[in-house]
Amino acid sequence: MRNARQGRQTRVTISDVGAAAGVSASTVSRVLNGTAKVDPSLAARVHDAVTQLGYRPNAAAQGLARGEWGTIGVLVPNLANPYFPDVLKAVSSVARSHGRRVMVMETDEDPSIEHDLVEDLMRSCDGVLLCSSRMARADLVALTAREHPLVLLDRIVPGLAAPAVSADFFGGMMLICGHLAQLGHRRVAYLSGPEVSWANSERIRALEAAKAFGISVTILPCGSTSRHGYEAAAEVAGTGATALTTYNDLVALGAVTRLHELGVRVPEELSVVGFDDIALDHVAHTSLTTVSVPRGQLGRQAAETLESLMAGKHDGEPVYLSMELHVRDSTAPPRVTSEVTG
Amino acid sequence: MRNARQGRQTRVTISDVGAAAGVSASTVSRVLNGTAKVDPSLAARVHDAVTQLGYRPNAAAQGLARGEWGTIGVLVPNLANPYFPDVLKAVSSVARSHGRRVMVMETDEDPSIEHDLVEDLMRSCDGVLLCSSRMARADLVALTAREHPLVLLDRIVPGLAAPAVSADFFGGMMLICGHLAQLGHRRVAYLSGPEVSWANSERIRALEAAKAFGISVTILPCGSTSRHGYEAAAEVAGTGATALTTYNDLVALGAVTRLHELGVRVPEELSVVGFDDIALDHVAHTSLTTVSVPRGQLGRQAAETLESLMAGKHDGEPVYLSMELHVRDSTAPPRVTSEVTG
DNA sequence: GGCTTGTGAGAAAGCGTTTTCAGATCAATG
DNA sequence: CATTGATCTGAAAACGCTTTCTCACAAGCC
Repeated sequence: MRNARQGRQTRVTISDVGAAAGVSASTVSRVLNGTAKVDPSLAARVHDAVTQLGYRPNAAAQGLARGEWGTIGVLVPNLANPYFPDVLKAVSSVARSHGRRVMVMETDEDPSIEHDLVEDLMRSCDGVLLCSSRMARADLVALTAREHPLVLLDRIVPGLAAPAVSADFFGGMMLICGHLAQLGHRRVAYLSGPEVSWANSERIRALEAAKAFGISVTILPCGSTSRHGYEAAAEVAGTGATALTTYNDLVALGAVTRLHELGVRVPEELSVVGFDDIALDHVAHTSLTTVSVPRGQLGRQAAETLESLMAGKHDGEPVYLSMELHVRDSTAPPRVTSEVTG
Repeated sequence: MRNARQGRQTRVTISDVGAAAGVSASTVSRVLNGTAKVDPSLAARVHDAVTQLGYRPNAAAQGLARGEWGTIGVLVPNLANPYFPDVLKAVSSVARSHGRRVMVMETDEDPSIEHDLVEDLMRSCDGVLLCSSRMARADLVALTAREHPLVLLDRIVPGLAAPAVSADFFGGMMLICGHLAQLGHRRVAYLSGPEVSWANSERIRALEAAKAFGISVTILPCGSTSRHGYEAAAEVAGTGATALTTYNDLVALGAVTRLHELGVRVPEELSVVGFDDIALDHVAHTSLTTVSVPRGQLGRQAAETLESLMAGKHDGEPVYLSMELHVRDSTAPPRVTSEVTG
């Protein structure tokens, strides 16, 4: 068994094209890649032969000969989160403009397979973009030691060789806390995201820094989906909080739905704040107060960084994209118990 | 410029490993692939050398030598639609169990680039899974003529060489119509999906067949996102319809939101039906009456079909997976004008 | 008109694997 | 003890392309 092609008619190769056009394989290659000047009449014959035979260059052979794959790999934790499609679209567009394809893989929020997937990606891509990695720092260090172009998105690890582009989650949560403090909230609950998430720890760091605003925080374990939010929302009542902050919009919306069912009015009795400003336009009735980062720009910048890294330039410092606060209908001043409201 | 690796230290190859272990490259290959028996002590030396040098086989070289890539490609119209992640997870899992990676690309609902992307995928994958293709029939025929393993998901084209697995959209819409007819609805509006979508035309075909139930239909152009639904919902009033059917749940939810804003009560004044049963659990307050297909099974079956196709077996007939009706809170009997309701 | 340049095309050498093929070692058998 | 056979290992060919190298030919210069 020569190879896996089970007896079908044999594939058409570049020499077949050459033979059909009466030229050498080298010439065909030159015509197809425009890499050197060839006689126009020969070129025409080559093109004819190509269309006639339906020739398509073998990607593996090209990759091997050229030493590059023409592909970048992107690893995301969860495709079901609307956050990533926006980033991916931007990444794709940058990659395409550089003549590269994009290969997407997801870890399904399972950090244990993340390392393997990155290695897989490295073996078959010119560069990889690692989004919201949940990997342990040590693994990440080992990976970056491989000298393979790698850019982190939404995860900053100090002292790492790889460049990183991230939303400024800390700043984003600070904006939220400032907003809540201004409204008069003092006790705040937080529905926490995945434990291993750096983005989550940044949010928590900001919540703790918000003590400076006179805010005290209760952290409730939760997760990253609307289901998690729905399930955890009942716990909030026991904390005495007048405002609820969340890991992301999905969680917030899930919580709002549950609160609605429990008869807790938002924002009159409890303010709820999201995170990310995910485009669930017109799906949820409640328009969430939240913070956003331009996801397109995030993806674009990460992709550009990766491209320049592959081109040999190593830009150093991590880039933080600042977030923006959107005050909408889910936040209001707390109801003061000793006073009649509304 | 030998290749694109710009002067970094040269990559470690299988011969390097062989040299370090004091064996030939062939032996290293045999050890790593378990393709033949080798002396245990040699094998141990090889493994040591591999870990020491951090050797990772070059995917392109393997692909070339083996004649296969160990990869399947999946093309979807839009990653932002929650329908696909579910399918993708199932596909990934099947692929992984066959030792293959999954490469995902999206067309962004742009049929004009779909053909190119499929060709790209064919050049670097052992097989491709084409989801909800918007391609013209002729292009599809040309593509399947390439003798490259290809499976269609959610698109059936009679007389095509490629196997297909699809949800039974016709049957799904028939279920919806039956439900509405039973409730007493006679005039129904439909917010139509993308024009080029086969899935959409199947729904319309069913709506027309539903005349047998005494139902008359007004078709309104719309689209596939919640934004589209939101924008088109205002048109429904003019049609005199007592029930609204939609291309998918996203559209339905967008419409519900708009109707809510317009003061139209759902389902009292207008019944609304979704399609797909997308897991926006706990995000939307309205729980939609809708139809569903087991998306995991859909993805799994398509992936299995693709695998067996790659293994040389060609199973013929298109497979339809039947849909299931979920009656929830967004449908009710029509309000009879000549009668006091509630 | 002989010589140097310049130009375009074919031959051939890789790229890093896998796999066939052939050779070497060793055990078993007559 | 020599021969066969079975194992294991290394050498080398092949995978399909790109890119150097080399050469033939034409044009330009004194």
